[in-house]
Amino acid sequence: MAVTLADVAVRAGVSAATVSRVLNGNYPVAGATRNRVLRAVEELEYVVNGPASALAAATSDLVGVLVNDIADPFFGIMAGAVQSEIGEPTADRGGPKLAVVCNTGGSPERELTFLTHLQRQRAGAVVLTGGALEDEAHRTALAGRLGRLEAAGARVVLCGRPPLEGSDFPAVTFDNREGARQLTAHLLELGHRRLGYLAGPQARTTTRHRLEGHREALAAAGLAGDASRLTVRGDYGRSAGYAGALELLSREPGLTAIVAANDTVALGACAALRDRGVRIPDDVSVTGFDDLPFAVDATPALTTVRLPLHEAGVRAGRLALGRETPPAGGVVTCEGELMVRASSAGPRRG
Amino acid sequence: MAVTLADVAVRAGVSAATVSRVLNGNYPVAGATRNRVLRAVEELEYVVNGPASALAAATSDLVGVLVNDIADPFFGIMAGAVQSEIGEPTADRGGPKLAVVCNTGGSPERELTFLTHLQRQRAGAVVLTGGALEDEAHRTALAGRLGRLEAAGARVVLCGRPPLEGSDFPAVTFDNREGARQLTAHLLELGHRRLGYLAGPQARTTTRHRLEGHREALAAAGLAGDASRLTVRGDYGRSAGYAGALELLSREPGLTAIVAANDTVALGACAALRDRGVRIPDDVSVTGFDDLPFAVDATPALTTVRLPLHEAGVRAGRLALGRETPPAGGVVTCEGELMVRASSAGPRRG
DNA sequence: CCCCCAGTAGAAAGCGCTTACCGTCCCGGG
DNA sequence: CCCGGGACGGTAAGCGCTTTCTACTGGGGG
Repeated sequence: MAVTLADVAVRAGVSAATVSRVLNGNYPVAGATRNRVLRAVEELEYVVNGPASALAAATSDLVGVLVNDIADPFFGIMAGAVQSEIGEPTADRGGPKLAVVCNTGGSPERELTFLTHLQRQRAGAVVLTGGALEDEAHRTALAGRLGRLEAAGARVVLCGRPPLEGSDFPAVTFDNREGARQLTAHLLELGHRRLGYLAGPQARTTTRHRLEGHREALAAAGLAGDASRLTVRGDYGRSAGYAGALELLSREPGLTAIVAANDTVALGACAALRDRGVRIPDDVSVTGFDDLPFAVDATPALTTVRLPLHEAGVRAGRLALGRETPPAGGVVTCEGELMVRASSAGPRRG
Repeated sequence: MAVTLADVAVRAGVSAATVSRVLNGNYPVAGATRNRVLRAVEELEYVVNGPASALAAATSDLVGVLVNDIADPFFGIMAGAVQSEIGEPTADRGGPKLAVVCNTGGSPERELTFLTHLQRQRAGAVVLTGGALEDEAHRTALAGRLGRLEAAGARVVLCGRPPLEGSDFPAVTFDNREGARQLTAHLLELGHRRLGYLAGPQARTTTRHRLEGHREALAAAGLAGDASRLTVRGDYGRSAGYAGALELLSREPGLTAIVAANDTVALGACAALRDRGVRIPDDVSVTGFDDLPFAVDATPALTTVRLPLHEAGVRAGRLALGRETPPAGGVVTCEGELMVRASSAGPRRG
């Protein structure tokens, strides 16, 4: 049925071993022989059987990328960056890799399930993106799975999440805490004193770090008292921002600024404010986080913290392929950059 | 090193064949035996070797999904939908499948290369998303590759693109032409007579169909004459929209509406107009296409055509797995829905 | 002039799994 | 009481490739 190595070998008048060697190029083959083989490959339109080589060589050229939500550009950008990096053939070791993008939907069970699938496929590496769940049971289960993956020869890299306690997988992390601190500090400098916070989902590192940064800035300004009353929790979606903004407004009508967990939430908050006839930033300033492409196109353009998502994805990809060795400690930290735009301004006088 | 089927067999005191049968569940195994095997699997933390089964069974549970740009929610949503659909175990045939998302970046060569990789992995199905390139040479090459894939046992499904001439792969397509026609008709009804069009990249079916729909509406209103003068080409990115809007404005200062190839382009156009001090929709109306999540959050909210991206992805996934048989003709057409929002209004009087 | 080695190519043993093909056992009907 | 057959389980032959080990060749040094 399908063309096999053996067919090519016959056609080229050599042994299967030689064909394999030509194709993998890690053994000397005389020029003339090589050409004959390559011609035969062309003529027969031979395509290597991946599973067979994976079986024989005990490695595959698949790299798993776990994301919470591939429809969200936050993850899409990182996933795309990882893929573009690993898609390039490496000089030393192996050709281009294929990215297997797995959408966990934020579910811990699916995260684990996907890791099993990836181990089953003998993925050469696995990149986990986005914030991690802060749940002891899940952390343990995850560490176990990842440990087994590593034992099976896969590289494990974290991207956009902090290192996993107790393990030492290389990680490319964002300094969410410091970014959030700067953002809130910026608002405080503008003169805001009553700031609401729209937090992300519970028990996520990203949520916690951003919230901590926010409160750190608040505390530095002596405003820690109101913090928890003015914090509303939701998920990272637009409607959470919409509902959360309304809730904040009802808790504290005198609010002059809303700090959202991310850009999407901020957009939802903006929509709620508009619907209430509240002007941005004249009446209330709003800030986001991530600086996704659409943040600059919101009206007013969103003040936010830019995260180097693409760069992080590329580095994670390089680490996953061993093209780059992690620094001592294994953690690459990416700083966010405060982007001050039109959605933040000084509070209304009076 | 790694735990194999044989290890499990020994532990359970049965033969490897029995273990395989328990795991694949397509052969009667007595309850007691089955339990013993399952326990052994648990205890040894056995994980099937995917390549080995793929080799032996001549199929893998990988499904390829080709996208132009995974960072673009247009593709992210479809890819996510495909994955969520194929991730569910099927009753009749096989467990959950893994999606291999391949980012072509719009490059025809990479499209072909990825297809080869997928064939090498013996992917069980391949879903091609997004508009197709209208280039004879590429069409032929693509048809060839896909034909070989199909011959190798893979299902091929097109999602968001028209059927491939000369082949009869099932396709889930969007009625871009009709959507565009309705959109422009809407503007014409509002009284616009000088409409600019920001077209997508050359030689893409999506670009052409949307443009044709636009012109069809124009022609129906007897406005065909100006059409090509008021059409500017670019890619599907924001900056193309920005530059294109400025270009249109200089070509025709009396413009009252700009129809963009998609939402992202529309946002870029809006930004350009704002920077020029042109009010939307008071001075110029702007429309998008796709109704990506951010469209509703633009200010003003974008009038656009909603495409059922998620639904299309799900159906493509079902077709890819053979859970659904394509209708006669093999084409499922999804209609867009005109979403009239704040960015379109009647032209300024005078 | 012979031997040895660098340079190449082939033979063959798996890699871990699936599955066709056979035994074996036990039940019920003749 | 014997035999046929259904229900299970085992045996073994690959699936297509990689890779070790072996074999052969020719040329240069002893």
